[in-house]
Amino acid sequence: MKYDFKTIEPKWQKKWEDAGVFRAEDESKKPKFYALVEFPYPSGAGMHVGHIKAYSGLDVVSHKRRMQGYNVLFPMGFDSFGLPAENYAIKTNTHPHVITTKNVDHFKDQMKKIGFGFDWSREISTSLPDYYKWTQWIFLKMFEHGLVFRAKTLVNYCPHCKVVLSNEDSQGGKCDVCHSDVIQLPKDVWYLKITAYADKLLEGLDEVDYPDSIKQQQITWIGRSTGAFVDFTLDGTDEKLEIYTTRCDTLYGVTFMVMAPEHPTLDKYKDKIKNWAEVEAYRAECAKKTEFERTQLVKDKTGVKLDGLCAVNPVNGKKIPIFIADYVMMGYGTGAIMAVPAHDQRDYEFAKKFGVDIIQVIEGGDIEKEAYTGDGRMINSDFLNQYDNKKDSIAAMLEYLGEKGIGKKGVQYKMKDWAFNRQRYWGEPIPLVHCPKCGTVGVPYEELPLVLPEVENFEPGTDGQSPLARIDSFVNCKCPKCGGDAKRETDTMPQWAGSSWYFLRFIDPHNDRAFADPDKLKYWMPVDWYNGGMEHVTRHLLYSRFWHRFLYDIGEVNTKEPYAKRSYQGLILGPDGNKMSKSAGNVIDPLDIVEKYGADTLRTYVLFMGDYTAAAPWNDDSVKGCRRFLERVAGLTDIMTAKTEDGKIESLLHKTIKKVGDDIEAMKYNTAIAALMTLINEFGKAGSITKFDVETFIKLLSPFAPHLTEEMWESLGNKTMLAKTPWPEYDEAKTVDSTVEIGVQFNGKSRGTVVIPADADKDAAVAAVKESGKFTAQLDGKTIVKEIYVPGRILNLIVK
RNA sequence: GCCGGAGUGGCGAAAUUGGCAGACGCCCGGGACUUAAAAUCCCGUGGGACCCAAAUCCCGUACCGGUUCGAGCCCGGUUUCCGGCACCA
Repeated sequence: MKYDFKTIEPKWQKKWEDAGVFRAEDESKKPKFYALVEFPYPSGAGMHVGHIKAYSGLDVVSHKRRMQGYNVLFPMGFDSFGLPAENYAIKTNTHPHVITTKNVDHFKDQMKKIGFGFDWSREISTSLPDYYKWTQWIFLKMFEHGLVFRAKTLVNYCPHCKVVLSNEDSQGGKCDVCHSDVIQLPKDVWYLKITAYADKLLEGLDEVDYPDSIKQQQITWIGRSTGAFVDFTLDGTDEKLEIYTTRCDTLYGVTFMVMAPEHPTLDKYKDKIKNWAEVEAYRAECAKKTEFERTQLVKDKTGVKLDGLCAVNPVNGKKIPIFIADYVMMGYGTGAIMAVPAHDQRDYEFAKKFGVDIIQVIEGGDIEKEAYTGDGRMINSDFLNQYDNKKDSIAAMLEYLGEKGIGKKGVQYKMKDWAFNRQRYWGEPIPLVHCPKCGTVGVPYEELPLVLPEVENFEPGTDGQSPLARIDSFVNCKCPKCGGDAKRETDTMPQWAGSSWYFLRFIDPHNDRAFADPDKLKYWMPVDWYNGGMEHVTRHLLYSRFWHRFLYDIGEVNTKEPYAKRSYQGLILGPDGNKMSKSAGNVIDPLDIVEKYGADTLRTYVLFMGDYTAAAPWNDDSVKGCRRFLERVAGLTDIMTAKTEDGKIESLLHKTIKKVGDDIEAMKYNTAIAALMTLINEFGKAGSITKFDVETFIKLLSPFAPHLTEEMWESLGNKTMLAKTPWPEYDEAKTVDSTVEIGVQFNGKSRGTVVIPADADKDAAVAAVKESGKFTAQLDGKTIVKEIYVPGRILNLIVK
């Protein structure tokens, strides 16, 4: 058969669509399989080869499962709200909706040309009102359940994008969108209380099948620690200064306290603090520092000792000095610490610099050189005389603190609440109303969706206001509660909102009475397999697990966790081995490859490149190699005969069925394709092969190269589409050879091979080696003192 | 610094988890076909020792050491690279 991919590919894409082969059935007796890939943000640049790799992986699994009789849901949609479209809109003065629609069409066209088996009848787009109606609905439910709150706090603010960013969006002190330095600004912010779900998000990890690296990243990000809150007193006042510590067993070693420069309690006692001017100067200095300076240049500790104010250690009544220093953060714990220089390296460095006492209270290490942060017996206090020596000292101290009423057990998380508003246009309007009488009131559910109004100017206001604030008809409204004059919230939701629940909407995308029908949810959830990029593992994965768990808690969904299994794909690097980027000029356009070699080649190549989870550079020559492979496949029909072959091909065929099936499930696509290449090489050597051989081969290859294989399948006279044909089964007995070639070793060194019956015992194997005549050099004049035989693998003879 | 992962030919990589290291593909070399080139097909291809070949032997999975009949895989140490977190009390 001639391999004319330019005709074949569009032909089958149309046939699949017309026949609805990839459409999932809602009412089905078949076992379900919900495969999910991260829906893209429809950027103007179109699809990236990275998308192709991410989608091809589960497309292959979906094809196979479909052939195995599963009812497969493999949907696709678009995460279409977001900054790039808005920035482009500002530049070109085009409505983001227009741009987005254009980009979505472009993406869809590209995806169809690659032949992905998506169920397009379920397409969604997060920026359409019938979708974001439900994003707003879920938000209102959270508001109702007290998970939405407003607070004036120091926030991460990007001066370039003019928006407040969540912690997750400003990792490393850089804006996730434009990479400029993020600054800290006091602002009114809407928060989603994700911290209330910290423990549930941690526990949920136990019941899902995620790679350890992903679980570990989530655990690190949540950053749970257990410790104690302890009250210190400000000397000469009734003021309790609460601190958080994970090492309350070191309380006797406290020689000073440190407060974050922004700590509000300071202002209460500015009359007592004689060097207040110095404090204010230090505060100003810290506020100027960028995140980078505060976290990266950590070698040198700075701080100011408060003059006129000191604290009292509650366990021994000692008076200790108080410092303010920026190594203590306002955003973690209580913003104040007890400093134990003998047992904390940061406190140690600070104490050395400022000449504070260092008192060792835990045995171990050498505190002349550095802090000892390990565990150990308590020393230099009579604490343990009062308490059971056998008891863990932290537990003993906690008990003591409780009895005295000066402290209690506590838990802290590094994860912060989710800053949920953006002063931007192209996002879901936050459905809240500010009423002077009733306070903040939710928009009534029946008024959803709260539609994003048309504006003429998308530029954010210079005062940090959303463009929506300039539209009086939107802003001015009646309070849903009292009917009086009120004003709408004008901020919009962040990029991550729409993607936090999209997998639920795919289940029932056109429902206008609920985000999805409960029975359908019950049938399809959870997502059986979710694949995506490693870059979404802390943000999107955590956010969507949080939303889903909330919906579970209020009885809207039936599973605690949204994704039963998560996997990830490795990056495709440019041909030069660097990350692909426009500026480096090493970007590969997938559609160029489709044009030149065909979609089947592209799909096969991205999966054959190497380990699916590892980063690998693009190589044009290797693409040609995959193309050559498919050419040879197309030629298979020419060497086909009616004759039945000897057992050799049959055995290899069954082994290959097993291997390809197993490898696809393990995402070892590269070795699955390699096995098919080996098989076709053997076909070539055999000279003649049967129709059955070819048909089996075609079925195995079809998930990777669906167009070519459908065409061949049809040309072989089959009336049913290949995509609807059962996946081949293998006969275990036929995967086992009657004879095997085993390695022969002498004293552990390989010296050759010998062919023996597969069921040969040790004596038979040794006899075969002796009789082969190949090992006389090793055997003559020697005695065998030991024989190690691993059937089917190796015979190791120890000779003297 | 802490957590996770990796280091195998000229290149991308395999190795059924302790059993013949380098499957499969690329590159490269040789040959066939062709007026020629491209395409295609066949053969070879980790390094080294002997003039060629066969045969044989030696070396070889980042480095040093260990366990074992046997180590790419297990253990101890070193080192480099990638990803994540990072003054988190």
